[in-house]
Amino acid sequence: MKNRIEEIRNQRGIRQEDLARQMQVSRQTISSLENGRYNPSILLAHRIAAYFGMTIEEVFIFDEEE
Amino acid sequence: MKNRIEEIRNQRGIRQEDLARQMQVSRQTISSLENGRYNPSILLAHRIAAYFGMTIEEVFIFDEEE
DNA sequence: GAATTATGTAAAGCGCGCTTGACATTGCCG
DNA sequence: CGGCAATGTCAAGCGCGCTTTACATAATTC
Repeated sequence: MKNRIEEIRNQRGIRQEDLARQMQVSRQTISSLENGRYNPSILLAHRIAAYFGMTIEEVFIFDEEE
Repeated sequence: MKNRIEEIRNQRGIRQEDLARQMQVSRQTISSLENGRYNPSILLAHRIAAYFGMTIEEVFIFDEEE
C-alpha cells in the first residue's frame, strides 16, 4: 500500500510535527507512514483523510492483491 | 467505529464463512468485526469494501472524535 | 429428538501499529 | 562557518488485529 501523505502535506505547507499533533500521533508515526515503514490503523487513516478533506481511498493507494 | 458488514452481507445472502474465505481471513474475524469486538486493519477494511463494490467510508461508520 | 447449519465466543499466541527517547542527517539562514 | 529547523531512523515496550482450536447456542430439517 502506498499513500500520498507527504505529497498532500507539502502542497499545504504543513510540517510533519504539526500534522502529527493534529492527528494526535507522534511525529515518528507520520514519518514512518510517509516512508512506507508500516500501514496506519483504519482510525488513523480516516483521521488523516478527513483532515485533508478526502476519502481514505483518495489518500491511500491499494495494490491489486490487497 | 461501527460497520455495515452484517447488513450488507445479509442483503446479498452470503454466510460469514464464505465472506471470510473470500477475504482470506478466519470466520471468527468476520464475526468479531460484525459484533464490534475490534476494528479491522486498513487492508482488510479495503478488501471488504472493494468486495462489496463500496468505499471504506460507505461500509465503516466513523464517530465524530475518530 | 437427533443431526446439521450458521453464528457466537473464549483462550493462547504471534506480529504489527504506535509510543517515548535518543541520535544522525540534511538544508536553510544568520 | 555555526546553529537551528525539519526529517530520518533505531530500540524497547505495550496493546490490538488476527490466528487456531475448541466448545456453546439457536434454528432448521429429517
